[in-house]
Amino acid sequence: MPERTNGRRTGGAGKRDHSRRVAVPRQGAPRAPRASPEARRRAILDAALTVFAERGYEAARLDDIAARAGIAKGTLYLYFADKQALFEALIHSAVDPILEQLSAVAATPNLPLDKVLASLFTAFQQEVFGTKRKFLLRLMIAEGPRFPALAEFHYRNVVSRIMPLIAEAARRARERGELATDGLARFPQLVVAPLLVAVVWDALFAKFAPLDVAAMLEAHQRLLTGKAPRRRS
Amino acid sequence: MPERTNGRRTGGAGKRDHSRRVAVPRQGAPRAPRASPEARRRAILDAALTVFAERGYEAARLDDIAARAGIAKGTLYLYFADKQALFEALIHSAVDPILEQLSAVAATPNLPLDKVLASLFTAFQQEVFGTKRKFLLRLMIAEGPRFPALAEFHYRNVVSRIMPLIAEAARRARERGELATDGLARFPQLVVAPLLVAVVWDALFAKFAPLDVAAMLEAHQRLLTGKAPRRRS
DNA sequence: CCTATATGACTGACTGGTCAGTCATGAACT
DNA sequence: AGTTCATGACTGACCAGTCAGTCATATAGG
Repeated sequence: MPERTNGRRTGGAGKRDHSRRVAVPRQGAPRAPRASPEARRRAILDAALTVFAERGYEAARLDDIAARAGIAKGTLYLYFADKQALFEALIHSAVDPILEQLSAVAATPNLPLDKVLASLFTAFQQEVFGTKRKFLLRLMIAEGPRFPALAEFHYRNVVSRIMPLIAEAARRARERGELATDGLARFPQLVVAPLLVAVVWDALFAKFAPLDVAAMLEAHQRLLTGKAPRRRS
Repeated sequence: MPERTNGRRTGGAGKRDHSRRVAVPRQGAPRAPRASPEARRRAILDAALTVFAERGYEAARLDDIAARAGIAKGTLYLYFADKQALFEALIHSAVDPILEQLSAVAATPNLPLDKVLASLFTAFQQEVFGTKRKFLLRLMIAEGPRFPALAEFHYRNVVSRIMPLIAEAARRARERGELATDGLARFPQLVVAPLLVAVVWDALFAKFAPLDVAAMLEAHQRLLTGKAPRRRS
């Protein structure tokens, strides 16, 4: 599924002649303390998240990621085939854990619209906006077009599951007369739009005008359903 | 008629180059036809838009931009100081023409909310989504955090002008009892959110599920105001 | 009118630096 | 001892930015 779409940087090209390399005696290399492969993998992904988030894909330096993870650059390649594989693994590591919950929600039939919205917005705040996943969402927006495989993954696993859920709840709400129009049923994008705005605003304009995301989503829900959302505790 | 400079080719007879910088004889360089500086500048910005849009800032190659503009790389530097200056000029070239219109609208007081929304959405479709500016908006989202100067420019000149306009119209509409909540007055971001979604969706998911932006914005307006927007012709 | 000289816009080979990816070597385990 | 893991110096490709050289055009001189 990786489907190297970015390409262009063929990497260090073909074979090199390392036989003539001068054998420089190393000094006692300070070794990283043993860590389980799992832990080390997580450490790498963690470092990668930070670096990719603040530099973007192209400008991110594998040297920085390695340094941040407390390992040598070569070690990266024991865990990930190349930069793109690392990037894709990073996205997956953030999205995969959510997919189960998503399936669970999707399997629950006939949820009323306000319940769907409430859980969607709450989950967004707790699982995305309140975490470093927020940066990954922006990375996805920024780099998605150049990683069609990731865009497709995102569409198939996240978007194409959430949208029908919202649309269906909206359709039933409309049938019960709770909604004045079929706009939400036809364009569930209108429901999630403020989530995008939250992430983008936070990244670009927060320092000029901070945005109270919780309050905005509350107002959004009230606008959509006409009802006051259940306030949290 | 090339008018050859006489066979002093590098590969020719005896190549004796004493100077460090070898004076390589050029073959009849196909010059770009003279063009007005204005026109050439536009050609460069045009090429830059294409390349930046499809590669992102870091991955964009000035060689590509030059080739696309039909000029040599060196010529780029006669018009722009460096890559970043070119990028910033590109953003400005797209935003500046709109600022006047924006001022004009902002100067018109007491516009009713539905008028504001209608002109906002129409302008967006005609001036942004329907043009190459759409790519620049996404570029701004993608690269903004790494170009604080651009983010600030965008905030001061675009965002901080549009938002109060919407908020004010929403406030008055609420006073007239046309709105059930003060959500829009407090969070004008909710009004523009679908615009962002349109751009992002189009860039990432259009090939999986095309989005009818005009219809979505119409539905959005109806949701916000409760009234059917005036349909175009 | 025509030719000579001057101008500077334009060119593209080149440089210096950067960075993804490699692998000989060493350290730590079994 | 052998095996596995980790290292970081190294390599080659790549690219932003430079600048010596070129030539179309403009102007001066004959």
